[in-house]
Amino acid sequence: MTGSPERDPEAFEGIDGALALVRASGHRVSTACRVVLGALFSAEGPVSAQFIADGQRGRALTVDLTSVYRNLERLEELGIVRHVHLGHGPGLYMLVGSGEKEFLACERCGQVTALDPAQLEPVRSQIEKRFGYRARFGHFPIIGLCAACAGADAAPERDQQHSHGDYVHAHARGSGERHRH
Amino acid sequence: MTGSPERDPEAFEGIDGALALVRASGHRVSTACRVVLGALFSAEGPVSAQFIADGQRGRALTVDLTSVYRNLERLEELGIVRHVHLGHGPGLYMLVGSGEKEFLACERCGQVTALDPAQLEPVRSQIEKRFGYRARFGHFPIIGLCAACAGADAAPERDQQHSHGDYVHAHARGSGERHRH
DNA sequence: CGACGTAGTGCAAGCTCCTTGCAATAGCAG
DNA sequence: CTGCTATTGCAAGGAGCTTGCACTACGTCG
Repeated sequence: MTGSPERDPEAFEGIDGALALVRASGHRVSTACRVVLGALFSAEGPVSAQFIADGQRGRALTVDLTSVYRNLERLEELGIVRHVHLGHGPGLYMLVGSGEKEFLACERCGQVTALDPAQLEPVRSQIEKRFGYRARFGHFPIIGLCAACAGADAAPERDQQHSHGDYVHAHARGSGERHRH
Repeated sequence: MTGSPERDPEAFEGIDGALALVRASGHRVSTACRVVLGALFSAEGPVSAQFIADGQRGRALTVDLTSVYRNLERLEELGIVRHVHLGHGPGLYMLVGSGEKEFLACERCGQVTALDPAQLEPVRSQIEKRFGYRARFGHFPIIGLCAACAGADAAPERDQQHSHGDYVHAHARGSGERHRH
């Protein structure tokens, strides 16, 4: 999954590659742009614009939220970045990196699982055959309970085991459960 | 689907039954409450709180948005009302009426299709078997393209045919596409 | 049937997520 | 290094929803 040999038009190698792509598209490489990409490259999963703007951990470099959004929008147009909407809460941004992804999200613990669209094709075709809808889970994921939360529906928490997704992580920074329902 | 014989605890008959249920729960039946329920009963599909507050077509009775939300919240606690989140845009409220429902929504035309959870069980169990997630589509629906929009992806619009859902309707009042994506 | 206590209302303000307007700044071409 | 202008940061605005608070009107009880 990491470093597949074929190169698609949008492919890029590391942060410098992404920056080169930005410049090649006729855009300037500003500090904000670098910070946004840096945050995305060092993130372990989807992150919110706010999280990027705040400047995580070490780096004191904070960028205005507005600029973060504007950069994310541009990077998305360039095919470098994409975002998902997990239930409530802010949109979460990530690098396109190794191609399209679709998502499963736990409405209880916030865990996000990224899947290759091909893995969801059986589900998609079943839906299409039965209901005529061509489902897409890349922007609005499948919402439900992860194995751990479904199992521990009444029981106390157990160590969660997961093995299907490309990456899985609980509580994407900047997400977390709201009081709404 | 309409008027199934078995009576579950939350069942109610028409608007008066719902009002009786409200009163029986120790709540007062206010004008706002009546207006909200009236709007939901006369709606042809999920509607936004704003739509209810504005007072549709004839009835000049407008209720403050705040009260609409408070009533919807209470009615939801009582099991009379439920809501879905279609992509972007406001939450859409509807009567629980004939039991639980799950939804498919078209991200292009805004069409919403309500399904009995049983109809989606094959899809759900396939997802659970493969990925360990117990999916729920009652609050966050399956998003995709309806048959009409998927077919007319490049072609001009055709008359849309649909037959699987309980109700299907384009553009739930108060929804509609935003500029965001 | 009329008074009274309080649930519920409307208004204003606030909060979150995000967008827009605009003057000042800083990429980068020349 | 100069200059053009894409980008930035700040302030303000907007959608969707919640909270605080004084006033209103349900519905009970005398």
